[in-house]
Amino acid sequence: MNATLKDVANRAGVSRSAVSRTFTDGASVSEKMRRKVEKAAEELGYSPNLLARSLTTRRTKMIGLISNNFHNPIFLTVFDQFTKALQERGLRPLLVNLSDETDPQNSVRMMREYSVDGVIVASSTLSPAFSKAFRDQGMPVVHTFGQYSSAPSVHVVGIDNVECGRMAARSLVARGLTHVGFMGGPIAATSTQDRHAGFAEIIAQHPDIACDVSYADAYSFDAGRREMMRLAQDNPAQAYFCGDDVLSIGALSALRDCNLSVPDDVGIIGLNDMEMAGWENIDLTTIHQPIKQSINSSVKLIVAMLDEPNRYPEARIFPCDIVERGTLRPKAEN
Amino acid sequence: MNATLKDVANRAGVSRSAVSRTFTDGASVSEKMRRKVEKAAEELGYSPNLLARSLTTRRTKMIGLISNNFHNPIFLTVFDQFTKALQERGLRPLLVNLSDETDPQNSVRMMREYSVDGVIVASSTLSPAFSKAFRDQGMPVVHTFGQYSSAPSVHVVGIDNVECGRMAARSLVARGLTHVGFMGGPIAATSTQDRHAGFAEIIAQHPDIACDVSYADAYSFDAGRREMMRLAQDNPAQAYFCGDDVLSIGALSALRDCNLSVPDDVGIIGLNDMEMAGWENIDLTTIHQPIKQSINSSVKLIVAMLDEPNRYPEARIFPCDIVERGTLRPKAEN
DNA sequence: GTTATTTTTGCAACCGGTTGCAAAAAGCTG
DNA sequence: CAGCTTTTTGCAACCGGTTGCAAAAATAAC
Repeated sequence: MNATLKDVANRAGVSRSAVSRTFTDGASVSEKMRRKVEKAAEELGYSPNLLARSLTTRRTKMIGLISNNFHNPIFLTVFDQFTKALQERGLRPLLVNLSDETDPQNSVRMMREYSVDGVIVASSTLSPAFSKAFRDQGMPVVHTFGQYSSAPSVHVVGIDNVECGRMAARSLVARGLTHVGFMGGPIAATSTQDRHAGFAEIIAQHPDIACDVSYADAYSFDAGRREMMRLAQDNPAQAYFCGDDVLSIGALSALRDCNLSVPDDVGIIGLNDMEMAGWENIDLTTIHQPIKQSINSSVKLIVAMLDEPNRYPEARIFPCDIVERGTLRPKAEN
Repeated sequence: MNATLKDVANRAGVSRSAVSRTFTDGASVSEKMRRKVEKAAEELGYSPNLLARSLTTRRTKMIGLISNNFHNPIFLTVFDQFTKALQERGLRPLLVNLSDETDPQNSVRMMREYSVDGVIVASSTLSPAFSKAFRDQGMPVVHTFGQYSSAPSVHVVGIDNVECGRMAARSLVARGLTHVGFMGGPIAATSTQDRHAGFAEIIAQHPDIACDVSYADAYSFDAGRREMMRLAQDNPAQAYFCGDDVLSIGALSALRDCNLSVPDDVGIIGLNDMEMAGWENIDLTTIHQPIKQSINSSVKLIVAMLDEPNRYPEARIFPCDIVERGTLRPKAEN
């Protein structure tokens, strides 16, 4: 079928090593030889088999791209950026959908079977047990959107969710509200827990502010809508910090159906600043997460780890900022 | 590092073939041998290297999943479904982002280098030259969301876009409108051309109906919004068939900003029925495309082709139907 | 308990590449 | 042109598996 090294060698009348050398950069081949081989390769339409090569070089140039989040539109951007950034460096993403997988060992085995050079875990809801399991196997791992901790056990790239919680709380406090709400994402996710911790920390400094806390069971429109439907029935807060933009949009839809006006009756602040948040029919005030920076940094990090597998784990944290749009009343002018 | 076949063989005190056989189903091994080998493998944490295996079996169990559409949220669903369907069958998607690639030969080489077992092209906007290039290399190919033709040169799975155009036109005609519009996606996409052909065919049967035709330059919110902004300035039609749901949502946003009410001043019918179309703050009337069916069918087809590479090309077309929501006035009761 | 038949096992070659090493070729010096 | 150095080339072993074939072991038949 496809031409092999041997075919090219025969046609060019040279040894197999010579052919191999013309196709590996940095190898010693004379100009004359190179031309001869390239001509034969051209004629046969030869291209080297990277998997066979990987057997000796121990590099497949494949990176496991692992996520459990295939419902939040923000992740389409995430996949777009990751694939591009990896491709630019000659790496190929082997995509793994962990939506309904609970056993890290399974994924570890899968990645080992395919000898990926490294693994990128892209999720804010996946248990850290997954990234640790990969590390324990000696694979380079980066956990993008993972939990920031001052002593990370694997490389983490993303944002400081605790600080985001604080930011959201501060911005509600600055508006002089007396009754606020935290409507988080899945309670099991570290991102939810951290955002809540930061939010609660600031609110606790203001004993006069009442704070309701509740959680949606997924980062999805429906979950956000359902949860806000429930909250709206019974003395809703003046404004909510929602787990993310998709939840916020779900909540907005619920508020509209309950005839509560936004931002006058109820304000909403989201998190992510996904493209859709800026759409005019949504116009969501939200905390911008620097996705692009996180992804580029993650890819650079995984590339660095290929040459330096035992690199000391670090956390790369990018700052967020609030994008004011139409779902939160402007601050009172002082 | 990782245990190999040989390590297991040594530990179990048997030949390498014996180990290999216990890990390939259908091979002849005695119970006693199997237990011995499995014990040793267990102790060493051995799992076979699928890439080395592929060298002799000529099966990598990797499928190239190729798309150029990383902006339309519908494609997150697409990737979700594809990855799940492939994983269920023990196949792994090697994801390729072709957003800014124009040369099919590049992609072909890449897929060859990685010896993928087959290629799924998932796009309604990618030139057929890509799927053909893969086929010409002898790779099994399925073009999902590709152009339906009665004599397809590669396997195509999806919908009949011409018929969708007709459906949309008929539904506008049935409403007694006298001025309608076709606001298509990128003009170069076969899906756009086909939808327009069907739409125009029906409208042509009604000489009393005026029809405007225009195109957005991408399947994106912004493009839809921009195009509708333009249309709304100057005698807009009573209703538009938009290229897809994302374009429709962009158009809705523009209409709102122009103070045109939907559906009273201007009606909109989209295509896809993405999850978001059902969100209460969007509530888009649209033509439902059976994505899930197309994807399952595509995966079954590619699997079938693994055993039967020269299978005669077929087109698998699934019917669409209109989902009536709030952006198109109900039909007049007769 | 032999012998014939079936099942299990190991040997060795192969899949498509890479690479250390030594021989051959080319380039320098004088 | 001999003698030395450097570059280029081919040989052969290896990467981690599979598999056809024949020998060995187990089972069945008499």
